[in-house]
Amino acid sequence: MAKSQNTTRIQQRNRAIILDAALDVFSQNGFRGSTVDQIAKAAGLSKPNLLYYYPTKESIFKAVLSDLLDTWLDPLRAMDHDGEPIEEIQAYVARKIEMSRDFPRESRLFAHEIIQGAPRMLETLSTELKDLVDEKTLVIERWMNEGKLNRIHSRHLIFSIWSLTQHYADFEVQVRTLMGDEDPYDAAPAFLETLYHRLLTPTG
Amino acid sequence: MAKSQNTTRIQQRNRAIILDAALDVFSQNGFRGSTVDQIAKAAGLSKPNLLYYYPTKESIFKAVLSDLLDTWLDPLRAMDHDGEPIEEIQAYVARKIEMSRDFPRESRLFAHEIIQGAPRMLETLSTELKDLVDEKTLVIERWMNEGKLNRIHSRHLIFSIWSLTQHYADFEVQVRTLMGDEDPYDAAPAFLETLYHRLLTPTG
DNA sequence: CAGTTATTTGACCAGATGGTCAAACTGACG
DNA sequence: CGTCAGTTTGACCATCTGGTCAAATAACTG
Repeated sequence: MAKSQNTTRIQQRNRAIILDAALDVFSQNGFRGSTVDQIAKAAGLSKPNLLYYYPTKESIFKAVLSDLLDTWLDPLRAMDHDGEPIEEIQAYVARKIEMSRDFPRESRLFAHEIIQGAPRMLETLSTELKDLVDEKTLVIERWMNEGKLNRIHSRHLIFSIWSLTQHYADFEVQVRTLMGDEDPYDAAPAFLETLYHRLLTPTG
Repeated sequence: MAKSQNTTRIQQRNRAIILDAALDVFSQNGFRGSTVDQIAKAAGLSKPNLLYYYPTKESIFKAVLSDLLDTWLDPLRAMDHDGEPIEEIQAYVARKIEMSRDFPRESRLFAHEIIQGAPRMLETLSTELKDLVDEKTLVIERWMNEGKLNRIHSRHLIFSIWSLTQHYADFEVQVRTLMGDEDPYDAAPAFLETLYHRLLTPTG
């Protein structure tokens, strides 16, 4: 009996299709700029059918967002407090630039949301993200105290990593327009490596 | 006779009020997320009155955009090819972070537009902005050839300045949430100065 | 196959939104 | 004060949009 399982096979398939279509649409147009019809069309479903799976536009958006958040924060979580400081940070930067290249939609969705004041994410920012950043900030500061890293403002360091990497996804049109044929992702990793090498290496 | 001047006093006043109100609204909600009513209310005018000055929502948006562009590009234009390279770039960075602090609405408006693929700005990006960036790129590369700057990818350098500075305006909510009481703009200028000092100083 | 549950859809609705228009009002100028 | 260009507005319209609903269809179970 289908009743016993709370999600059926069809449900699972369609929810996945919907979330992917919604990510497409929302990341391009933002929440208000997107319509339920657009998402339905992108998912290959009728509007009422879409609303059968997610009762409101808002609920689709929230589902996409919470679906993404873990993936998005994974690179920072993976920064190992037992590792070699500069290597750990460089690895984090490298993972972040890969994510911008491979998941630009995700990056843009967050960008949209935060630019507008994060009306649907403030809660998450001030709890989950803040806790994570606080934790990693302490790690970085310990590394600095141990003389393994040049002493700089740890939070601004984290912001710098976010901004430098996500810029390539969020402002992709601009970057590509100004770089012509050259693929931004060809040189970006090396550029960032140089930058953080010079910024983080302790002065002898 | 009023007819001889193509813009009257009232027109000048109201157009200015409208553009400011529109900047407020558009920078918060993006183009599609903003309504003509919102702008009219913010400007203290009735909707038909607003549309008397700018016949469509699109025309208001374009007016705001072109009004802003020059101001926005001024700091880069001011980079003097005859100056001391590191000083010139540091001065550019300093001006940019000041602009993020003092004109966050402008920064967010551009961010909105570009994230969405710059549908109303591509033309400008690929002409006016590209020309300016091409020109300044050449200057930077000359400086590198002269040994005055560490050799790095000049376009990525420019992108880094944009992303690092505009991040504080565009993602202000996030930055403030994660920094608590501390004002981001207290430490940001020094952080950026350190970063670019280390990045740009030629290796002895 | 029959019954039951899950899925899908066309038709529809109420409110929001961009934009129009004729009429009313204002202010500068002779 | 009268005139007339310039300004303002209430009422209105067509379209878009989020969401509903009853009815039809498909899928699964026994």
